[in-house]
Amino acid sequence: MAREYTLHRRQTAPRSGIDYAAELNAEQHAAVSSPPGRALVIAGAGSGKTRTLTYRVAWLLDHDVESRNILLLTFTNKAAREMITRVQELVTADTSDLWAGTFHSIGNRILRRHADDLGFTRSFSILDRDDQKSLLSAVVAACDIDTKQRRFPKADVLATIFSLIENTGESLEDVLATRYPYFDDWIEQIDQVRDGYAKKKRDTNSMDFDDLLVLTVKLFEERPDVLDLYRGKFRHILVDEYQDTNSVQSRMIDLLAGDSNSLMAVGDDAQSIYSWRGADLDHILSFQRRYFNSRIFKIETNYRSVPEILDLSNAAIRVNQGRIEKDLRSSRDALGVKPALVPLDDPASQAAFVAQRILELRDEGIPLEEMAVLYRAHFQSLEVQMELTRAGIPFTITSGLRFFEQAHIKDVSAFLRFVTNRKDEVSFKRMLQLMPGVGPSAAEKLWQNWLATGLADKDEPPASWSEVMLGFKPPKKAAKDWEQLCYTLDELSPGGVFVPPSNMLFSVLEGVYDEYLKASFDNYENRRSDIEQLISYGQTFDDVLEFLAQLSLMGSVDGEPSGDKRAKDDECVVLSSIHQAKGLEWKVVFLIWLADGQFPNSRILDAEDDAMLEEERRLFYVAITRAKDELYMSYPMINPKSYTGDVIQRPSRFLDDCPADLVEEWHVGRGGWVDDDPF
DNA sequence: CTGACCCTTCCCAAG
DNA sequence: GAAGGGTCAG
Repeated sequence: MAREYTLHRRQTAPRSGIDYAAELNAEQHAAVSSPPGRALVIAGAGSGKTRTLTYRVAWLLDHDVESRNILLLTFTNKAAREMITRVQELVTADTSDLWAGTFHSIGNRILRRHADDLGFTRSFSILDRDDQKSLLSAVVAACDIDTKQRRFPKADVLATIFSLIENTGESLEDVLATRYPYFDDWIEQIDQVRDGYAKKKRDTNSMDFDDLLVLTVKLFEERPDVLDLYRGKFRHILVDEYQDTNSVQSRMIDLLAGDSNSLMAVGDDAQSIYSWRGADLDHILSFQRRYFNSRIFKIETNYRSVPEILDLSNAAIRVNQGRIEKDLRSSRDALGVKPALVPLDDPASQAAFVAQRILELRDEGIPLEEMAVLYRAHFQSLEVQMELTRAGIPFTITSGLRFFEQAHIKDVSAFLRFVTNRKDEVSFKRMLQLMPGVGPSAAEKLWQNWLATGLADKDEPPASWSEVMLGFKPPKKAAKDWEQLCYTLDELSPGGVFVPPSNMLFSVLEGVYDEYLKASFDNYENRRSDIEQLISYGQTFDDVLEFLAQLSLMGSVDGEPSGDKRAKDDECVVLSSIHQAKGLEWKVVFLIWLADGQFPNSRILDAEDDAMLEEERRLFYVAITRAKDELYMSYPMINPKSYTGDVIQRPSRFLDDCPADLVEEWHVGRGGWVDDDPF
């Protein structure tokens, strides 16, 4: 049962000086100034969701709440940073004790302090997809399963299956039955691999991304004293993008909120786009049922888009069944330009159109960074990338591969991970296999040598690595490199004490890795400068564990962490997947590949699953609502494929839902384009 | 046992 | 069209 309590403003306290009623609209103000308790804020696209949340934090601080009692959960690290910055700009109070971050990073922060209660140490490694795959392959190999006779799921698929189980709370049976019926026969073996994988993670003192959530919940459930500690701490919990929480995240919030903490969940059901990783729209739809005495606030004034774009988005989303009724009103005046629908011959002409239009818009005075090209899947950006490069238009791209997942970054990090977590088998082997003549089997032998020393279980690294490891017998070919590697390890933790992360990276680069880089990659310079960038980023950290965790948890290369480097010279068009564009906005948005089979994706069309199609439509909605002034929706009519031959594409069915008078169709000829119909 | 080479397979979204 | 897996020579 929810219990409400009252906060009293301390009259003499220094106030932020914010005039809440004046700086917010009535809808926002109602939510921001609502008394602590349970509240759901349904904030439509562009309605000032971030503003509402940051003002809410300021309001709490103005009402005697201490920053250490506030927890702010966001969906991305970027959003967390942005909120913190904006709160700091708003208030004078010290906000350094405020916890803000993604569920994963908050989980990481909590688990570092209590890892030993769960059979880990605080220096546990975080496994990314690649690490998971190598662990899983090893487990499958050890399980003696006859993978030849019948197709057994690959490591990648296994990782997806296991992740779904953790994120949805469904059983292996359910996941296999609903998503992988063709692997039903293997259920026993898959279960065996799952156990083996869990054991392997404990043995190597490693957690995957899901563990950061699952184990946090487990900790809370098994240790009431720890839960009480955090419940007592986080008296005020704010959750951003609530529509995308999955069952573990929802459980984490429920546990922390307990009976009496104040909880404000902010979200927009129309922008729920992560069901494939376990997000359940039901969490937001059933909020009021699950939290007694909760209030609901709706914020429906849109400050972002012109009416022409907003009308289109309203029409597009109206078709969905599972939604909370709302009607966004634009606060802006009409520009008199309708969103453009642009059919093009093929992907190359689509790219040419985008590039040419970008140049024209720039000439009209719109800066490049106010323009974005959005797409359903990363590979769809290929032609545009080539065309922009050819046209000399600078762009940044949120690539599929995250910074930390690039081979050379993982290589150098492996050294840091191993010296800090001596049970980290994956990193040890990765490090060793950089040497000539060392493959999986030599690495395994040396790993056994290492385990035999018993030093892996010690809390501290050995005072001298070389003293211990020079006694091992690597293959002859690697003898020289082995020596060098041992001495490099010594530089990372001389006398058993870690040097700062940047110094570690520098030692690795100069000691062993530079030579390997030159020999192994044709783009040596690029990779080396990536590592140098990593070193400079590392200088903001004293604690190597914190640095490593941050690396695993942070986003892409072009993410802002170092910031300084791209501060000035970044007049760049943004290329991004729609998922990664969530929460962002641009004056001009190009939405490409808007053809049936591309967007919505053909798998979803084949599945004939209404729920999946509705999510795809919400994704379409998210894409449209990123645009402030101008929106260009294009698709190639012909998609040339190398082996199946050309495919003729029809416009996306989502466009069928949009009344024809809301869009303006453009006809583009080969030599350029004209506004009127050439036929 | 490693590393080069060829063949098959898979192509949606992220922390 | 790339990347991972299998095969085979050194």
